[in-house]
Parts: sequence; structure tokens; C-alpha cells
Amino acid sequence: MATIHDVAKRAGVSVTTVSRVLNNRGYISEATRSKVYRTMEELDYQPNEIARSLLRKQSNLIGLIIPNVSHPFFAEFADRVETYAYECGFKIVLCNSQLDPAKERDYIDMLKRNRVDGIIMGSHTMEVDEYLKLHSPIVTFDRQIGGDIPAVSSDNYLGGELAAKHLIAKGCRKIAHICGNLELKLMANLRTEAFMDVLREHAVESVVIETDMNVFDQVQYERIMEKLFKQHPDVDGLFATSDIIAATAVRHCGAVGKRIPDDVKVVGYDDVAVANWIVPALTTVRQPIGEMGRMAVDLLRKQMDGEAVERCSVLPVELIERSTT
Amino acid sequence: MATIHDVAKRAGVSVTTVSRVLNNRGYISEATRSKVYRTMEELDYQPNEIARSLLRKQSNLIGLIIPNVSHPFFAEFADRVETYAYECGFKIVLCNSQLDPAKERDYIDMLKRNRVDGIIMGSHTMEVDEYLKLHSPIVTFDRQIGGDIPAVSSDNYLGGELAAKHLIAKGCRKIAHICGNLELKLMANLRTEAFMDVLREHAVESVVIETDMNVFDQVQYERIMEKLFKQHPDVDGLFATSDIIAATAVRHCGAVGKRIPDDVKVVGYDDVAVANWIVPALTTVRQPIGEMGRMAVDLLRKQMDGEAVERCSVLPVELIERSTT
DNA sequence: TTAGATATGTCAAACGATTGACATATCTAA
DNA sequence: TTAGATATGTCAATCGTTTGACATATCTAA
Repeated sequence: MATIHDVAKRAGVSVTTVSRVLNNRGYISEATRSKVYRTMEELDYQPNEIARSLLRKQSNLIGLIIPNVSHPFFAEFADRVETYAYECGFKIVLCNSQLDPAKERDYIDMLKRNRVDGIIMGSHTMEVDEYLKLHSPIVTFDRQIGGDIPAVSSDNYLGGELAAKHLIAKGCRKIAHICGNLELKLMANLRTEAFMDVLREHAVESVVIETDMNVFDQVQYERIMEKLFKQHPDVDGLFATSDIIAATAVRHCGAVGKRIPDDVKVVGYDDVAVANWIVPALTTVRQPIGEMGRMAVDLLRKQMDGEAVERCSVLPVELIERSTT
Repeated sequence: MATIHDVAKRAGVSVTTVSRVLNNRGYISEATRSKVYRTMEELDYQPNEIARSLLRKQSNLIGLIIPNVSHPFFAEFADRVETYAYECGFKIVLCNSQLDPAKERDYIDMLKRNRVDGIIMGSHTMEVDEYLKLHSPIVTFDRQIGGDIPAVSSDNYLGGELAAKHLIAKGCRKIAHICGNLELKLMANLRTEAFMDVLREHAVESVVIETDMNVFDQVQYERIMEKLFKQHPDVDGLFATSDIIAATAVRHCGAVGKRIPDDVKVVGYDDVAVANWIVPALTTVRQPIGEMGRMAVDLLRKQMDGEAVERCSVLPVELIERSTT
């Protein structure tokens, strides 16, 4: 692969001159500029970004750690993050932690060794104090860490509230809620808190079941549904903390002869694309996935530029009513 | 951030010695080794991979260009590629081309500038000759390029054949087929070819509609369905070239009162996770996504090691019968 | 006693680019 | 005529690491 020296020699100019046209600094005549460009074309020269990174001490790389890109929510998030980052001149290094704490740590070290300019952390199984040693720009996704690490999330409490109130308004008297692992200190837990608050307030009976929301394991979900409706056949409403889980519920109800929305009403969460193409289409709480991705990148950029950033950016959610309620 | 010099100074040894323990070469006493490791811990030293890459002329980076990670098929593919690549010591740079030729070219240049060790090309809107200038290791996904660029795909002809024969065996007499853009020279087109061959052979009537299979645009899909069933109300079978399209078809049939599988039988393609949790569950042709991902990485690795590789690796497909046929 | 293994050090070049300091030459306008 | 703008060149340092060549010192075993 051609180097700047090859270009210089072939164009009959000095390396400094080539560097000058490449970086647009100093005086360069039009003639020289075009000659250099032509030579680059001829040699198919591509400046070595590794060498540049070394000197500039910035790699233009952003690490994205998520549980799993094959989960629709994270897939859409990754898509938006990548697209926006690319517009800003950043490349995304994709890391699937599979919710394994060891892998998470491993990825963080790897990203540090590779001197990424920032990390978007969307997978949270590590202990909080492990984050604090990380001095590189970082933003967490849906988790508030002790230090002043900026977090982006959507209004989880409101989301839970909207879902619960909606189900109650639709006449549900016993509502099940399937949430993520409450021990991980995720902001998504606020959905559960809101749900409980609303149900208590309206004196509606509730059933809460914990699961791993971020890795989808259909068999596990199926088992949960089976157990749920066996133990509580009178459940007439369900609020699932992800559309994927809600979809499984819809499927299960169909299989055991419960009609939706007549017998059971279902509200999902996220509003990923699937929510709209299953039958019946899912009523759900929409998270602004695109804006969250953009916000995450922006928060990283601000940190790189030395700007102060808010510790917690909360984006709005919205209830999308479709056919399951 | 600490450098190897800082470690050396603090540990009271030379830089060469630190490098030796880091790379496990030459003679090192146990005492020195552990002293150096301890010092690294203390300083939270992480060797600068950028500097290493520059010297070694390898970045351990693999570029993955796909239309869109938010498409379930590519999401699952990306997941498998990343996981396997990571096991082999490679990092994945994610690129969503959005099927835009300009973006595709742009990404390729970017990856070259960043001196990735290889590229997995899963988005194909560029002209064939543009690939030939690419001398870095590359493997294409589902497209055979003129030169001898290795391709990985699954047995598309067989897939089309299985789907068509299955629908005919189930009694369909007029089968619609929704395929991708046939002008792009994708190997997926073989599905259509097989489909046509089988239908001709069995004298079954067919309707073929082209679309963009790799970017999912629900509105477009809906419109196609509407038009299809308006123009051909007697269609009693449908073979869609992706599960996502098949899911839309299932949804549409439900909406217009066509019963599945009684009135219309549907076969999808890919067997992504969604196929199994929509209702009714989708009969589909399973592509071995995991193996394809692994194969893509392996083919890249072989090229890096200077081994000769097969020009085309075709993995087996399988018909999974569920409830839509 | 001594050759070799073991352990560590010094030094310099290399990877591919950027950049500041400085030199030199030509051109332009006051 | 001449100061300044324009255009290009030379040179060397720098980013952080690896590596080969070579020196030196100690230890071990024949």
C-alpha cells in the first residue's frame, strides 16, 4: 500500500507538500494541489489513519457495548448510533457482551487498548465501582452510575405509568407485569416502580415476574407465560417490559385460547419494528430509540470537547395504542 | 495514560525488558516478570494497540458492511460474526450502508484508511469492477464477484426448490413469489430461478414481484400485498424471500380475511427468530446464519494467512415446517 | 575452568504520518 | 526598490511500541 513518501516521490514534491495538501494548511498552488491529488488517485493512496491516530492521540473510534445486537431493541439502537456517529466522523466498534460480566470487562480493556475516543455502555452487569476507573469519555445507556458518568435513558417512570393507567382505563382488574432483573440497578426498574404505584393507587391486583429482558430466550419466556397463566388464570392485563416479551405473551394467549384484547390486554415496551407487524399489532410504550442513539453520541462528543454534560438525559416516551388493548 | 516508558521507569527496568514480558520473548526471571506485571496493574497500563498496529502492519480490525443492522437477518448475522471474530482476536467495525452505493464506497475507503485486516461485504449495490481494486482480504456475502473474491452463501437454489415443492405438495395452484431486486447480481436470485423451474415443471401458475428485501420498509411491503391480492385474488400460496416480508403477508392476509394456511399458504426465508414467534408461526427455509458468519470470518483469516480459499462456500439450507402451510 | 544458558541493559531503527522552525525563491503591489 | 505574500523545500522531532544487534554479568554444569 502506497505511503505519503511514494506519493511525494511520484509527484515530484516533498512529503511536507503532500501533507500540506492533505491537511489543507500553508500555501499550496492549484497546480501542485491537483498534481498531488492526481498522483494519489493513480497510486490509490489512502492516508494511514493508524499513523494519524498515533500522532493525534485520537482514533475516531467509539466502542458500543450492548448485550446483543440480535435483540431488536439493541439492533435498532446500534443502527441509529452507527448512522449518526458516521455523520460525525466516528466509526463504531461493535461489542456483544451477552450480559457476561467477564466479557464486559474484557471489552472495556480491549477498547482502552485500542484507544477509542469514547464508549457507549449499554450492558450493565459489572459492579458500579469498576466504572469509576474508566477515565475515557463514556455514556451509559439506561443506568445511572455513582460518579458523574452521564446517562441517557427515556422517561421510564412515565412509561410504566402510561402503561398501567392505560390497562386500568381499559378495565383490567388483575394485571401481570414482566420486568427485567431488578437487582441490576437499571433505570428501567422505574417502569416497575411506576406500575406498582399506579396499581396500588387504583387498588388493582398485580403479579410481578422478573426475567432477563435484554437477551431473548424464547424458551424462558414461554415457560414464564405458562406458569403465569396457570397460577393466575384470572389475569386480564399484562404489561411486559419489552415488545419481544409482549409478542411471546400474545402468541401464548393465542395458543391457550385466550382472546386478545377481549380476555387479556397486552402492553409492550420499546416500539421496535416488530411491534407493528405482529397480529394483533401491539399497544406499546415507544422509546425514542433514534434520539437516544443521537444523544449518546452527542454526549460523548461534548465530553471529548471538554464541555460539561448533564448527568442524566431523559427523553420522552409515548403510548402507542394498537390492537392488543 | 501510562506508556511503556512509565512502566519501565516505575518498575526500575528498561523498556526492552517490559516489552519482553509483554510479548513473552527472550529470557525473563520470574521476579522481574511479576514486578512488571504488578507495576502495570498499579498504573492501569494498557498497551497502545494503535502503536502496535502501526508497527505490525495489522490492526486486528474487520469491517462489516451490511445494508442495515436493524434488519433481523443482518442483526443475527452481525451478532454471530462479532462473537466469532472476537474469539479469534478481531474487532468488528460496523457499517450500515443503507443500500446506498455512495455510502458503500465511502465505507470501503474508510476501512482501507483504517487498515482493517479484512472486509465482510454484505451489501451489494456497487458495480462489480469496483471490487476488483480492493486488494485487502475480502469476502462477499451472497454475491459472486467476477475476480476470485471468495463468497459465502447458502444453497439458494435448493432453498427456492424446497419452498416451491413444499407449497405445491400442499396443494397450491397459483403461487406468488416476492423476491429481491433481480438486477443486483445476488446469489439469492437463485431462489427465484429454482422457484420458476419447479413451477414450470409442475405447470403451476406463478406471479413474481421484485422488491428491496434487505431494507425493510413496511409501507412498501404492505402496498405490494394489497396490489398482489387485488390483482390476483386466486393466489393460494406465497413464497417470500425473507421472513420479514412473509410476516407482513401473514398480517395482511389476516386483515383482509384470508385464512392461513387454509386460503393462502406462506413460506418465508431465513428463519430469523421472529419467524417462530409470530402467529401463526412461519414455515420457512432456514439459512445457517451462525455458520455463515463463522465461515466469513474463517475465509478472511485464511486469506490473511496466505492460504488459498474456495471461491464460493455454499452452506446447506433446510425447510422448517410450522403453521403457515 | 569454562562454555553455554540465563537475565538484563543500551542503542537505534522502524512503522506512517504531522508539524514547527527555518531557508529559499518567485511574484505582487505600494 | 522592496516588504510582504505566496510557494515549496529541508530537517528533525514526535506519537508508543517492537526488535535486532550487541554488551555485560551472573549462574550452572560438564
